[in-house]
Amino acid sequence: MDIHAVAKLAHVSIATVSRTINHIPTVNPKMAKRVWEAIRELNYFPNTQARALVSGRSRLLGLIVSEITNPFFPELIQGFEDVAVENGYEILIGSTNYEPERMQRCIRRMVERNAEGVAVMTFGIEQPLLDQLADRKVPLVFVDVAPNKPGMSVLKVDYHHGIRQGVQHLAALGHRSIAFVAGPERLHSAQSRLAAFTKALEECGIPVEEKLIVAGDHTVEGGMAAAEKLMSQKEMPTAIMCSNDMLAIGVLHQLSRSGLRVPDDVSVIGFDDIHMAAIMIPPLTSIQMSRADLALGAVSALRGHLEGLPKREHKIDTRLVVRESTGFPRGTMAHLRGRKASAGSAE
Amino acid sequence: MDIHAVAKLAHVSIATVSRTINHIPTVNPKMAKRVWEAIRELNYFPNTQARALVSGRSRLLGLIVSEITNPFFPELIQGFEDVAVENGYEILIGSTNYEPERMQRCIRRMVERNAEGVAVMTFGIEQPLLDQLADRKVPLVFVDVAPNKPGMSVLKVDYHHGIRQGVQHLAALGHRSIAFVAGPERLHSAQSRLAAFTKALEECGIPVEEKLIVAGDHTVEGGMAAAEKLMSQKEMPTAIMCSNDMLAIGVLHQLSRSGLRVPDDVSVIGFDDIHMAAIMIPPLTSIQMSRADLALGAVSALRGHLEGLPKREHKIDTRLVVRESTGFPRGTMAHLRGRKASAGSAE
DNA sequence: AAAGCTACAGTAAACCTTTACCCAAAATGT
DNA sequence: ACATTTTGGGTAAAGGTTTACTGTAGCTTT
Repeated sequence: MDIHAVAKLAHVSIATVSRTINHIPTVNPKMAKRVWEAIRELNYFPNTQARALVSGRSRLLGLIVSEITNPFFPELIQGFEDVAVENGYEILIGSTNYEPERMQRCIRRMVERNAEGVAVMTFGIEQPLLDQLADRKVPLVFVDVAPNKPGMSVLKVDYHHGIRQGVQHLAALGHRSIAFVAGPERLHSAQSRLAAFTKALEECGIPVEEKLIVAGDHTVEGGMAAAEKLMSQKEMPTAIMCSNDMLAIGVLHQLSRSGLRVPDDVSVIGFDDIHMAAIMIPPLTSIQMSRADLALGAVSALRGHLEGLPKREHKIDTRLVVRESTGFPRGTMAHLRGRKASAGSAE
Repeated sequence: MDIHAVAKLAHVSIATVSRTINHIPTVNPKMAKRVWEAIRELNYFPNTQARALVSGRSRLLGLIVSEITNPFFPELIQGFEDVAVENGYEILIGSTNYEPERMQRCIRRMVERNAEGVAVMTFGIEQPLLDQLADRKVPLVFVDVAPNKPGMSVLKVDYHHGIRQGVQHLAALGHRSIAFVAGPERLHSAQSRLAAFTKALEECGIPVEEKLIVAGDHTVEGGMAAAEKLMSQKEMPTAIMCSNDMLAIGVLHQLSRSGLRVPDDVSVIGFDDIHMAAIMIPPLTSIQMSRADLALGAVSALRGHLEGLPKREHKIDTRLVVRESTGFPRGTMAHLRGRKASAGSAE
């Protein structure tokens, strides 16, 4: 069943049916009504491929993420799906698993399907691969950093604000020895988080100690290894901030295994505030980066390009969410123990 | 740039180019080589919508899940994506959030995009909505239960095997008082899990006690509430099995809050074996249902339909994965205590 | 009342590919 | 050497929609 069937039933031409469907205002309301009735009666759906073919608009948006099993991303996908569907778009999802070769294939898939825009939310991009997308004039949106070319936007995450809140929170509680479990070096976002951390330390007048900055890889296992490393040092820090929540969960895990209590012995802060953070034991204090904002920003940036708007920078905020994994440093203020949830606010 | 450009450069007709791309064996290898070179030189990609339009095959597969933020689903999506892409398909994802109205829209989206098949992995379906898909003759695959119509397959999960292993595991440790936190009544899969549990109890000669079966809703919060309820009963069970891992995590959480240790005071078993299960404190013993199997089964069932094979039932296995949340019942074998690190115990 | 608009429906071309059909040349058979 | 089959490339139609262009009422203007 096609547009001709509808036209026949409504006693109009196919052009009128098409115009009605596309809400073109020059259609006489009477005819439009007839057309809609026919559509409804026949249970007609326009053929998307034909529409896309002739109009050149696929109404498809690509979304490339690092790994779908890191809970940060599904929450992002959810937001992206909602926003995209609301705007009449469908989304194509690709996950790279940090493999350049997979990234390559993802890009190819997006191009083949004629995605009208692609959001690359992998927090780290391989330059050469992008050229393929750029060549095709597909609007792109990145996180943190993007090539300065036309058609490319960037979602600038304000890591510093949230991280400073975290450091201030710890400093207010009395911590002076704060470790940082960093993310992979190749990830731009991880570098930014680390930089924001050292800057925040300085702002709070806490000296940066090299030994308290350990490498991680944004996985639970990495967090466990990092915690192990920190514990083996002469002077164990009283608080640990992590480059993402997965690391923080690993840290929590390893501390618990070693018989250390959180937050009584060590305070822990994560980053991202994934849903899982709230359901850890103890619930994890974390720095929130809104997936909804990210999704909204990405879609609107892409749509902006499609409508010919110039490249835009979208700002994404971060903020501290205090839960139960942070408290006073060990050996101090013991009489206040147990009240830590209400002690020390972000500001 | 289109197929004509390639044809021109390779000095052949567009038909030859098309045949080459589609690997039709009747094209002369010499010409094929010329064509491939031209394709490569021009960096040509076939237009998917045009192909889909004329061939009637969109090479799109739909995947409808309940909620993308429940970690079970992303793992499923990952598997689905891998298998689909491997077979030259792209996937369209829709999440229903358990809202019939969203389900409706998902179905519509799939139909509009001409999905060649749809996997409905929501573990509970609304009959009337399906008719839309059935009417369109779109092959469908479901989990657990499906209407007995042509073009519909079902992935039968063998809940009983894994759950029996779980019950046997607990029984072998000496548990006789085993509670079950069930899932939502409307979910067929939840009902099957409960039924498998009571059957397994009987097989182990343990009487089924009504009071030890409490309702949950497959969320962490539901698990917390259920644990609360169980703890308030006169006789607290020594082990708790849960209809899914989210519930189990909630139970773990609530037990910990109440100062009960797992597994020293209570043993806990989850279901699904999501990735998060292994990183809980303590690591959660769970019953695994392979997402990879599910994904593979779904895609192959769908492909089967497309190739005209009759409706098929695909069996999905479940099996127990023992971690550290299960141990001897409290008050027994005390001499063996201490073999497991008890998380967060502050004597 | 004639001329010129306006408003809006219809016709047909275009989008890019696949594929049925045709046809030429090469290969085979006699 | 001629007839017949095989091989494989070319031509053109088809697929369902959008949209530029055409055409025709019914108005407005003078």
